[in-house]
Amino acid sequence: MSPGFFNEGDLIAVMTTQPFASTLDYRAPEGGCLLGAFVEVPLGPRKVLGVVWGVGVGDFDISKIRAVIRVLDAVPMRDELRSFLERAGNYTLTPLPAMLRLCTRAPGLGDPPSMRKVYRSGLSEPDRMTDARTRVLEVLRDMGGLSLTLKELAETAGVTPSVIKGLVKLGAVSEEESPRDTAFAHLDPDLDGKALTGDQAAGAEALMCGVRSGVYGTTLLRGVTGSGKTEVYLEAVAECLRQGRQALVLLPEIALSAEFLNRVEARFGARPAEWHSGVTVTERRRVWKMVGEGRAQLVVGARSALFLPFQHLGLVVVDEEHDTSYKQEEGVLYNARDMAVLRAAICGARVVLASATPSLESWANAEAGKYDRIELTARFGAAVMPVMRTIDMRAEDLPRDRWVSPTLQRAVAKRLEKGEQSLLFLNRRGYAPVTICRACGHQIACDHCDARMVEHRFLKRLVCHQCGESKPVPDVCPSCEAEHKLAAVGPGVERLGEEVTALFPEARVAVLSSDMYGSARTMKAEIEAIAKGTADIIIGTQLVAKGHNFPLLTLVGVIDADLGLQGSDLRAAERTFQLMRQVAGRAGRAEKPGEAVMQTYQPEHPVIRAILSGDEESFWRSEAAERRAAGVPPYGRMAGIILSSTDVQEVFDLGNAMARQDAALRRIGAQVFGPAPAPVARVRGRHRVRLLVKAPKGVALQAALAEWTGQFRLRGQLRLAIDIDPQSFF
DNA sequence: AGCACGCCGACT
DNA sequence: GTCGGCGTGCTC
Repeated sequence: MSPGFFNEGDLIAVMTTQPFASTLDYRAPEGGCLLGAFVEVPLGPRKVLGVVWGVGVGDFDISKIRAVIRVLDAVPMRDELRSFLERAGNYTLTPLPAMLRLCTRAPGLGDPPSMRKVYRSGLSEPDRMTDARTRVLEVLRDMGGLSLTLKELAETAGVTPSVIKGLVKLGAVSEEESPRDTAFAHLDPDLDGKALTGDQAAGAEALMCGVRSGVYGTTLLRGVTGSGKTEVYLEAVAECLRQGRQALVLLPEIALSAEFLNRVEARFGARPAEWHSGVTVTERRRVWKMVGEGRAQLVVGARSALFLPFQHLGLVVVDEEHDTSYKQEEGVLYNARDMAVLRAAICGARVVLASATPSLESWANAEAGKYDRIELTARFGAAVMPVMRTIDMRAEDLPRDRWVSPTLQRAVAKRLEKGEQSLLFLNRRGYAPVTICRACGHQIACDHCDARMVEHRFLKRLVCHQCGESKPVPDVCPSCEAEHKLAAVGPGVERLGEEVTALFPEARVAVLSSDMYGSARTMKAEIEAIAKGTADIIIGTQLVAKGHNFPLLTLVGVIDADLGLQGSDLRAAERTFQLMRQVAGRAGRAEKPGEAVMQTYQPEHPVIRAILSGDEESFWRSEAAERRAAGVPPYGRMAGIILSSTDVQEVFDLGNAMARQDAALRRIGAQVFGPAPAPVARVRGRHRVRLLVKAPKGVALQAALAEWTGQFRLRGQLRLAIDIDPQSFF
């Protein structure tokens, strides 16, 4: 046990945000410091940020140990956050400094509070009154002692700043310095919520009961869109606030909208703290500080909000818990959904995992009794699933390089006659996925990784979807130098757009793909316009599956339902099932039932049949059985490893080295599987290889990896683990 | 992560 | 000669 306080000169261990494997020893500064304190320490010629982690280790030349420069003006990190970082870092094979960096993403966090000038009523009366002066004094009187900034006061009173400055000079208005970072407005849990019906009320009561218990527990809250799951979990948030604890609602970045914040405001009477990539640096610092001081009751944020320094966290809601954007796949790799469970378990908080289509991991944990389960039934007026059917492509008469079958063509024509919208879904960006030389068979691959390059005719370039590299389309084959022999093979949305325009020359065709817009804002505007009816036929990638509603849409045609089922990805079936159900769900509403058709060459495939029937429970059950048999998540531990190295040659040599090392892994009971060394991606100048490593239960994965990596002789570093499921926390 | 140091090839 | 690219080692 570390003492809670260190006296001046004590040897202490400090975790810095610099990439050292462990803590560094320092001397406590003048005036001492608390365990967990944020400090500035000298490191070589620099000053770096750190956290007092415990008693000094004493493994470093004592004469070289320096003293802490200063203790920063921030609430010390609580034990539970430090232990969360340690366990999360352990779990994801992430060095602790990198974990610590996730917690210190607020710039200027140690600065003394930034000040600004505010104005309130002064003591004396002005000698001469004017209309403008009266208005200013009235506004200040109405504020009842609260102060305003110059800009706010001038705007509310309808005067220019000079009027206020004049009043300050006369002493009728006082000017004071006040901290810029202010507490968040009080949220009232007892403001009238929406009336909850039957199973909503029961669900809310169960969640509230859990919050009242004050001990850790996770609940899977399942309810389709329109079943009122937001209202239900907001009641759990209300109960958490009543208990005087803080709550966190995590949302996928895309769902963090003004609309959601308005709903929160309607329920609690004020806006919560917001935390996501779009928040300004000053607001970020305010949120970080206020959360740490317990002066923000509720945070609504993206995955990184999980690393805020909560004082007494009582509830974490992970909305749309199945969403893959909870996976952080750059830098530190983690799944925020799993980390939410871990953090809550450590600090005795509740977790609500909300989704209409839960992930298999969460479903399995609920089945196993590790999570409680609440089901909400659909309310009247909710979107209904359209009529679903398949088109057996083996029976369709389709020329080469055409992808819209006659049957699908007729269905689209019918909508066009009625003036209704159709969506043709193809999850492939660009013009054609493969460019091949008809003379020698060479396929154009990326120079930086060995993925094939995708032609984007819109951009007039070949683009690597693996690493983002692009180059102009060559005139001659790079391999045999034959002219006019390069051919586009296979469909992409751009090419499908050409085909559809030729089939329906009178229709307005819009292609929706993430690479076709300069910014997220122009894309959003375009989607909105299309949803309102500026297109008759929409051709889209998975961009259209999420978020946006298309009320005029009555037909969804899936061009290639088999696309996601190829390959060795263990989540292929799960993802295809969810994607297809989501895409199909875009068609029609209760008052105007829609239709979804899927073109497939394998209508008997179990996943295709499951999508058709929509029987999620039995699909999950069979999927779970298969995963259990294969020993992969959620029933086995698995880690992905990223190896980074400095040049391509080395990466390929490394691939061979891995094959040799496979035997070493097998000896300790683990094995490499999944996509062998390729694909190699180039990330920030370094080349990376990703593979999957599986270790049987009972083998400490980290130890296995350490032994494995210990046998490597390479210059690059080795890191990471992800895709392990949360059941291994307990 | 930064930064210094030192090695090497390429060039005024 | 010397400039600059990069690989390596160091920081409590």
